Amino acid sequence: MTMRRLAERLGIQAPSLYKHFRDKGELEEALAARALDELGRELERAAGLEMHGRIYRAWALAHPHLHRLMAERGGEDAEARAAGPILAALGDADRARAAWAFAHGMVELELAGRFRSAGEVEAAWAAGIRAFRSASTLPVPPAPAVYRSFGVD
Amino acid sequence: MTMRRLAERLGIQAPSLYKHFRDKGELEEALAARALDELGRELERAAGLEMHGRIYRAWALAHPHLHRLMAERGGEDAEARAAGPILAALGDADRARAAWAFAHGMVELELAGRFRSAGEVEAAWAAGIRAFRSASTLPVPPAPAVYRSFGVD
DNA sequence: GTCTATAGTGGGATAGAC
DNA sequence: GTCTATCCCACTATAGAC
Repeated sequence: MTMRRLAERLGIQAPSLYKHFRDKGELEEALAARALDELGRELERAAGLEMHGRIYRAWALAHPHLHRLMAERGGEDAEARAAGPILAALGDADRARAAWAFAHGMVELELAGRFRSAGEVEAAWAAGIRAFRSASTLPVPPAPAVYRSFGVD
Repeated sequence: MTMRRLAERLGIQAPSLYKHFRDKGELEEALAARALDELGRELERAAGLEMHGRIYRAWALAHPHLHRLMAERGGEDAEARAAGPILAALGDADRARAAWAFAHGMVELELAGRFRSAGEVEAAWAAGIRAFRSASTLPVPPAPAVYRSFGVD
């Protein structure tokens, strides 16, 4: 994103932007805050880790520049709002931050073309979601026998 | 990383780089391949998800530019090597890719200063590692009661 | 609040001599 | 394989008129 291109899309000249923002950094911060807010609103509209993952991915792929901005410039207030739904779904701040990192990484890698197919992307999302959903606070995972005794796996 | 700065650090002039690489992209690819190879070698020296996480983070924080390059330019061959140890530890390609995304995201967010303290970073790493370690292939997680009946939780 | 014009910077890439 | 010299472009930011 450059000041010229942004101005062009707004139908004004680039220098006019500097009447509204001191410099590019200030403008980026404002954009990031709005983006976080918008994403937070989207996330609030659905429940469940799977849905949050799908919403996050769809929103980020639709706004790749904002996705990156959101990560590197963040107002703490807007961030808290966006993080709310995920925190509620995971119930643990550390796990929520880990899940955020996972989602952020997934999108960046997909945007960089690091997956061979859409199927591969979706399988990785599913595997990650499964991991965070089933993560317990156990220091050691239960032995496979535990699951088998309940007729699953 | 700019051609000028790289040349300066090598003690030569920028145009000389173009005798070795056609353009900046080709140079970046070569750097990314070397980086992936080096990281892969580091990872091979230890076993276990926790250790891999620690090694990945330490290496990436020591080479932030290479870390980003590695993600956006990747030779598939070098990537396969670096991914080997993690795949071996997780036993599943999709989960390994998800774990890669998690690690990548964690480092990017830490580099962007998105964590308030080192403790917060480490707690998120631990939560993520825990999640990927304990992830089962169950489509639906067992109810909490399952765990409680075994005296854990 | 918008414009035109422009200063100043940094960076990718090439030409051609040695 | 290295150098000097240079071109060309994209970008941020400011000055000053309307």
